[in-house]
Amino acid sequence: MLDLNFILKNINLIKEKTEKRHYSYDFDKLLQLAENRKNIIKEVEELKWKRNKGSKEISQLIKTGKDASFLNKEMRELSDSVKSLDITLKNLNDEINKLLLNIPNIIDDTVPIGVNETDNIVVRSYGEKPVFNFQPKPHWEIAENLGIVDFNRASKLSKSRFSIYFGNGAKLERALINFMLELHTAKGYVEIIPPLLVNETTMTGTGQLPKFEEELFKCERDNLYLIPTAEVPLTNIHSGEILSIEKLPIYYVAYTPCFRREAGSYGKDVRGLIRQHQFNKVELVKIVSDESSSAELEALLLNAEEILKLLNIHYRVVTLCSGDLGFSSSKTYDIEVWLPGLNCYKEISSCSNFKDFQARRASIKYRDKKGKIHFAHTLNGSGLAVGRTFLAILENYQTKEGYIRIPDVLQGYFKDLQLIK
RNA sequence: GGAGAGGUGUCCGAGUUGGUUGAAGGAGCACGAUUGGAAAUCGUGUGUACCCUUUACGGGGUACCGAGGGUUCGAAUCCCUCCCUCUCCGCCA
Repeated sequence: MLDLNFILKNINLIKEKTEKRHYSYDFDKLLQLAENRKNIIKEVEELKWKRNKGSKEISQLIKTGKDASFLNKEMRELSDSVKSLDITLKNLNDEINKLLLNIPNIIDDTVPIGVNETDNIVVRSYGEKPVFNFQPKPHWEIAENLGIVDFNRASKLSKSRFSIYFGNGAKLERALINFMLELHTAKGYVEIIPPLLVNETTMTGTGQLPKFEEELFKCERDNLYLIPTAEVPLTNIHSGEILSIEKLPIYYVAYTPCFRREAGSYGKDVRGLIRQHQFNKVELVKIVSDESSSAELEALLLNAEEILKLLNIHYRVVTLCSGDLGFSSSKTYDIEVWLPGLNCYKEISSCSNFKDFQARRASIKYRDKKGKIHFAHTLNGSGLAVGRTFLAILENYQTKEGYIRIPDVLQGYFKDLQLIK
């Protein structure tokens, strides 16, 4: 959410930045409502001032034993108009708030301008595409042949886009989770196990609601939502708080399952593990001071990249262009991993700087050394999507025989096993 | 799920027969005095959001005592709903 007064003062900047996202928005309506709001506030506050003054008068009269009933009629009328204006104001505020919640974040000046993902810019890459002396298979073939992932039985238990991991498949997934958590906690991230079900306020704080309700699994009966990413609970840990500057920067890491309805993506990535309703992810979240977030984003990105470097898998980093940027983000880098079986790059991590956009929604503030209060800046990134890392290993570490070599850095989790057969 | 107690400022803690209470008192913190320095002591200050006003410093106003409604000229104080915490019971991993 952007600040209303900031929007009013910088309306041209906001319009320009929003257009660059190719996001259409009716700012005139907002401006009109904001104007009404100010007028009504002025009016109602003046009436309240009169009412308060009158009440004190009555109080004084009663205390000195005098009759105050001659004021009753006037005061009642005053009070009635305050009440009706208060209702008008509340409705107006609600309406403005709804509009504000649907304005996307301001894109960072360093974000390339473009229309869609084809305009994203590759900033760097690591390693090279591996060369195979056979035709590499897609991960689902390898996995099903080895019996380490079962899609059909999973859809029997739930529905399509779910999976069951078996034996060394389950073990590989767990090894990856541990490997990632150990690396990040060693870098100073505090490990968190958050709730997986959260309420509407929490979902609104990070921007999943109200715009993306369709994407969420909801427990109607209890009015709770399954988290689509650990970003939601982690970022909201300090919602409604004013942190002291000494507490910053805050670094959190959490492994959680993530749940997404994937509405509107029918027919996309239907096979295999790429797009599931439930998947595992290790998520990094930072809460930092407002002048440090740009540098923190670069550091966060490197932390995520390191996992793939250690696994020795080829990837590239792209900067999302203005048209491809997420609603809440000011700047985003995607890490795209190379998948030889599918012969393409696939997003495996998304690292974003939200600046004060989420902090304003969730009211996460900090007090600087002079005692002045600022909104914090929040960032997050996958470190990494575990399911996609799993399938990247399958495709990059497959052998001619259809086996999977276990990466060196994961060897410790498998004792003497070098190959999953 | 049943019975009871409670939710007040950075913290502790008054205030529930409604009336200058943004809110006593204490602690903490900041600044100043005292000191060679420190402790102790004394003095002053110490919330947030929004509106109006001012070039600025500042000044004025409104709201906020878990959240949302209601009663009233007026509510931290009375009534209703919800949320949360604690104790006991039941159930259960």
